[in-house]
Amino acid sequence: VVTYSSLIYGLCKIGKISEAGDLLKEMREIGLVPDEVTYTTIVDGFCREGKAGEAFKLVERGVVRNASTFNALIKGLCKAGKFEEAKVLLKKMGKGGLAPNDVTYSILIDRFCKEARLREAFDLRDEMLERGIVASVFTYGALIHGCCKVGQMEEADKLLKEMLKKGLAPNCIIYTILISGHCRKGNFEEVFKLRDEMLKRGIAPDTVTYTAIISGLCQANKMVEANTVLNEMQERGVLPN
RNA sequence: CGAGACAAGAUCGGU
Repeated sequence: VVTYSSLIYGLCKIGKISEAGDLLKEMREIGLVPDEVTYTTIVDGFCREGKAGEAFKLVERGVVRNASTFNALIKGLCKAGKFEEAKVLLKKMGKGGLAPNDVTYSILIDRFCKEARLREAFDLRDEMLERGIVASVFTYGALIHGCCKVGQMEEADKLLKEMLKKGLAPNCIIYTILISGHCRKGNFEEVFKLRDEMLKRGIAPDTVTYTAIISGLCQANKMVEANTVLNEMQERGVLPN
């Protein structure tokens, strides 16, 4: 089952869903029983192609499922712009014995943030906490990114402090989001402060982080500084692209 | 007991 699921995953990733479906048939024919992971892979494959309807059909056929299956569906609905339906599905999950988890909320929060519906995103965050679901690095990443996108850097910085206070370790991605946000505001003092802070915590900036800094400096006509950062990046063995 | 699925970042390009 793991072998076939892996193959199905590979096909879905390159958009060959119908061939993935053939493999699903084939595995059944040789007596293998597809499990939750197998079906979630296909559900997500449909959703990636914008075929949330097909994904729903599969799930409604009563195949085995778990929270991840619904998470993939919720993501598919959001991608199709069906945010209200996604919220309805979230409510159904709660009742159907399959509890939403941190991934469920992280997906929704991320999609609402990307729609600039921050209010609803934060409401979802409150809701998840009320239900005793712990916000993960992904949840914070989505929220911080949302704040940065609308230029609310104070709120974004507050979220970083909040995660530190909770003992949740920020990673390279969290810092990159914040750095990119401050770059867009031209606040390079804060940008370098964050870079120092991440180094102090033993988090290595990667190509994406450095590209954010260099791109920001270039847009602000700070070419000398940009060059310095390029050198720093190369000295640290991070490859430019 | 482990192996396969769903969630967050820069730039550029396509529509």
